Amino acid sequence: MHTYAKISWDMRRKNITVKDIARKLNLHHTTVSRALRNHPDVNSKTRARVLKTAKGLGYFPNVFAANLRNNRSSTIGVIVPVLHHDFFSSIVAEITNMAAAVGLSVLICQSNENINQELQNVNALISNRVAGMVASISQFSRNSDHFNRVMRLGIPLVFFDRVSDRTDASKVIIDYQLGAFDLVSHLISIGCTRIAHVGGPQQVVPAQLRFEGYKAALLKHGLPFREEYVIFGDFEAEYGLACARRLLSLPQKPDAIFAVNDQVALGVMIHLISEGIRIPEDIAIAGFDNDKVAQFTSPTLTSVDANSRQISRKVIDLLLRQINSIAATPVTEQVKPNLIVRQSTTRKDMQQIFS
Amino acid sequence: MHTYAKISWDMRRKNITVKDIARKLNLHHTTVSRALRNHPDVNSKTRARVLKTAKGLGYFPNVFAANLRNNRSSTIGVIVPVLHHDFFSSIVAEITNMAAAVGLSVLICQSNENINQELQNVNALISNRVAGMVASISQFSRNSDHFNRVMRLGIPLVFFDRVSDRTDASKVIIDYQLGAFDLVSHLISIGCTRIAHVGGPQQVVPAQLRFEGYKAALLKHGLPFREEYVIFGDFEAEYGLACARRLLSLPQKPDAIFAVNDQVALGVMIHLISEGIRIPEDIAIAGFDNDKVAQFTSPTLTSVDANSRQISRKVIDLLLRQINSIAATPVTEQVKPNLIVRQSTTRKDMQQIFS
DNA sequence: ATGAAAGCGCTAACAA
DNA sequence: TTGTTAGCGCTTTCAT
Repeated sequence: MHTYAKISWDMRRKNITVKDIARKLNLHHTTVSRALRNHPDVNSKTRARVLKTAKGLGYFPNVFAANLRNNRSSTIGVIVPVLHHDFFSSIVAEITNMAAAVGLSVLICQSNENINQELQNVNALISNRVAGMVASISQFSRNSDHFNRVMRLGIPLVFFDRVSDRTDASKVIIDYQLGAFDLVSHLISIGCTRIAHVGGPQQVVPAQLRFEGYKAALLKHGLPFREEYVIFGDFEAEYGLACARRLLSLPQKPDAIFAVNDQVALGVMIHLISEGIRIPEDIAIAGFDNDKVAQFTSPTLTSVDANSRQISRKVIDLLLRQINSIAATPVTEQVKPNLIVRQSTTRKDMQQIFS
Repeated sequence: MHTYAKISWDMRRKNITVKDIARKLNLHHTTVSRALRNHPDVNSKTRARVLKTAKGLGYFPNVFAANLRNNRSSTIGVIVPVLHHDFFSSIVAEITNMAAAVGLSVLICQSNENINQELQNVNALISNRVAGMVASISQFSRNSDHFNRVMRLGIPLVFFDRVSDRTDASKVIIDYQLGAFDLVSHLISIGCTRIAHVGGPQQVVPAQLRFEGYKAALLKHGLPFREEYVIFGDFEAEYGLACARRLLSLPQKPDAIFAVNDQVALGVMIHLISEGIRIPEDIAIAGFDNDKVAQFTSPTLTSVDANSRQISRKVIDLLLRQINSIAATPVTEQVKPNLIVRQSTTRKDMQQIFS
């Protein structure tokens, strides 16, 4: 029903304990324990002696004993689909730092987009008695039953980005629609009127939201929505290349292309450049996700940053509030992404400075 | 001397224990414990009943109690300078997967290139009684005294890439020199004879090793080493741009440029393209690190992959051997990087297929 | 095959 | 201010 570690470490050396310190100082080990934890009821001179000998003996508190005794833990668990991905690695990095700042350790798990592994991760974290969990679910985990027991055990849980549809957990989501809206509004503001959208898979929510934001911006600014300017597909560069070709074959070419992400935008750019089309003079290009590549393309690529710092901040805040029982009711917070304007969408009247 | 968690989780619910299961089945809790761990001395019928009730009650073993009792743990700790970095995030990702496969959990720590934080990480991991540690030290940690206590406690320790100079710990290092040698040999094999090197900071070992490999390859193939073809600086794209300018101003321009990493190579490429120089027809370009961008540049960029999978594999193997006391003496293993040939160094006679 | 006893290291409650 | 007692949940003896 649950996995036991097949491998473990038999400690070679007897560890120093509070009793060792106590013996050395002719004190009772409880006094030592109190001294170590800055309990007020302890003579400052005694405390000093305890701290000194503890250091001298190379004492390290045994968290297992403390956690067992206190029935608590100072570890949180984080589950992500993959770690080797710009977005997730920066979120995990930030969460780890923020957790460390308040004395929490972080157990990291990857589902590898596999719902079964996600279940295993959940079980492992429960067995590790984590103080709380943070999760971004795998692409195919519409069903989130494996988190039921987390809730049932009362373990604080916060989803982010790829959230489950359950209503009993807190969530931090990214307002992709707003991001797309801002981006397309920006394209309009620099004078584009025929804005095409190279969208992602139609059934994927973040892709849908970007499309919604695109439509909303057109509507808001009185531009017509044109079927022929919208293509749905995937998240890869090759696909962007193919779409660019298709868009260029239209009788009335677009004057801007908004790609569902930076990889696709890159594909689009490569095709346009190979066709001798100037960016942004002939066609402006914008991506999404603010991938590291966006700063290194030529021209540099306008994109939308998901604001991972703010996401991490909100995730940790929500989690800590739950851990400290400040908040019991689940809340959903939205993070507003940031538009990052770069050369690929420079205003017509500013273009000379980049030439 | 060490930090105590300021924040923790008071478990709301009484957890199900072996005693709860025992009570329900009129058994002794030790029998239940045995059944749960597939101890041979237990009636298979009894075991079945135990397993069933355990599942029914939603039992999860308390690892704190087990670990305290057994004086062992099934968690390993990983310390990296930063997580938000292609190389480290892929290593951590792979280590996490490999660890999970053998039932080990992973505690992740970042030093943020700060030696003080590195010390804190070490202490936190010791307090968490990790079964072993994996570390890539911060750029400025030439001194590795903070790992002394890890060794003294007999905690298995494996360094990788950024290794400490201590002789009592196992290490997995990357043969950067060989990687550079292979790369430059490749450049020579496609007909380049005037190969420039845009190097990294002169005091950084991996940069030195690449330079050594560069020189060795020239020597091996009877090409002259020319001072004016070598520049030392940093790891950023801007620097590559500046160096490219400088190299182009030489009376005899190079016909190939080997950059210390892909970011720098990117800077070089951007400058060359802006000058109308064709890659690789006029000048071939090669980077190092096999950054994700290398696949998306135009032309795609030849690079050297550090082989993170193999590094992770070796790190985990070494660690597990130590954890299982198979190996006591520290060993140092070298990983051979892989040359990834792409369009930026295509042979003269093959170039047409990419046009 | 099962039960009883003991203890891992720590800390809260109570006593002195 | 310090010491005593007890127990967190588990597993390893040893006894039945």
